[in-house]
Amino acid sequence: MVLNILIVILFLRLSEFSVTSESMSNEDDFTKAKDDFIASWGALGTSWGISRTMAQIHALLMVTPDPMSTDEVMEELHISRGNAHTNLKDLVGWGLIRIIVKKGERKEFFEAEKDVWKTFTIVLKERKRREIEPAINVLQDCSARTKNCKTVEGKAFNDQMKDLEDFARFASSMGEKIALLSYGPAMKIAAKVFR
Amino acid sequence: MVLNILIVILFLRLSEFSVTSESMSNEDDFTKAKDDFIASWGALGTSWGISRTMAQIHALLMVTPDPMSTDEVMEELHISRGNAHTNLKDLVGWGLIRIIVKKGERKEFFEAEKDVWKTFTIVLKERKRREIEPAINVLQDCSARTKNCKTVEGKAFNDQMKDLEDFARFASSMGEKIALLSYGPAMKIAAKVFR
DNA sequence: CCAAACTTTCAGTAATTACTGAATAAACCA
DNA sequence: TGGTTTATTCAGTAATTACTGAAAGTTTGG
Repeated sequence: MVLNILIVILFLRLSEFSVTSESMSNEDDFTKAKDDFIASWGALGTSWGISRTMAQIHALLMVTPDPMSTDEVMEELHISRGNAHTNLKDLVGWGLIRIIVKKGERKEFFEAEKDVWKTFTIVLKERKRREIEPAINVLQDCSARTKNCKTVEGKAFNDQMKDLEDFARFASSMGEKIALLSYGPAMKIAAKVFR
Repeated sequence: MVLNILIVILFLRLSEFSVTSESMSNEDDFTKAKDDFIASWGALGTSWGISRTMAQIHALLMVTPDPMSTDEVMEELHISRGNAHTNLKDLVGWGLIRIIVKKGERKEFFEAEKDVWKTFTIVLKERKRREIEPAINVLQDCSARTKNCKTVEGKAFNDQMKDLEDFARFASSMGEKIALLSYGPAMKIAAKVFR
């Protein structure tokens, strides 16, 4: 009995150092890497202006092959039902995850878009809608209201508004065009232009 | 006397409706538009993940031809010295504004980069450095640590990490290349590609 | 129509982030 | 050097944002 325990302890110690020799270690690498990815993605999220939890849920779903229920997300990330619910629905609103209904199951499941290019184009479109378009409205308004200004200051302001508006419109249209491309063509263009 | 007052009142009323007839109205349009721009830019800023005050200061300096001192910024935006100081220095750190020293004056003045394309390339470079590069590090690490995983889940995770890393590197290098262009060439490329 | 399963909302609270104002430090000048 | 101007820091506080947990709402199957 004591010998068995010793063997188990030895086995556990060894497994900390062996990377390729047996299955438990691989499993463990995966689980740890997954948890690290979720944690790091959450931290990064805050620097992109999205909440930690939302980024974590997105990360979790991106690396989970099967759709997950709200309860599974809650359990995995140790968050409340309300929090999980709100953020899942926000992610659906962004189009980054979708609702899956399984037959025979009453609850909703969620799965992330896993294709990286598709995810990118979704973010592009949403940011255009949420960030660039409101800016264009502001700039257009400020430009229009100072069109007839005669003072040097007024003219300079009007010019600056017009420059900003032009650029915002350009960025908006570029975003739109890029989002229409699929991965292959996009790479071709990039390769051609920046060869 | 009463007649004078009546005339003044009439004049003031009229001036609310006349847009091009006299100088005070233009001046006023400009001041109001400027204040609206600063307020709106501040509000937009929060949706881009930067603080309201920082966006407001940037907006103010973008539309002010002459360099401003900390005190002028404080007064214009009704903010404290500490707040103004910290945000001005952060903007300098981003490279979006620069410090100007006037001869004979001991205090520092600040002026914004007003060229829209230059501002854009600065933001591109900084976001690459602050947002994409840390992400690449995380992805690279997670990918390396699961290289030898044998399970289906582990392999799927590893693939996803690699895809994300590849894309992040691609985005990083595109950002770099775009930031190297100046406005003219950038427009030419855009026109050629998306004609 | 009821009860169970599940979803949504939201008031209260926690955590985070931003700001103030005053003290301290640094730079400069006579 | 001491006095003056300007810059910086930071403890305390305010404002904002995120989260919880429970109650209310909805849908579905019997």
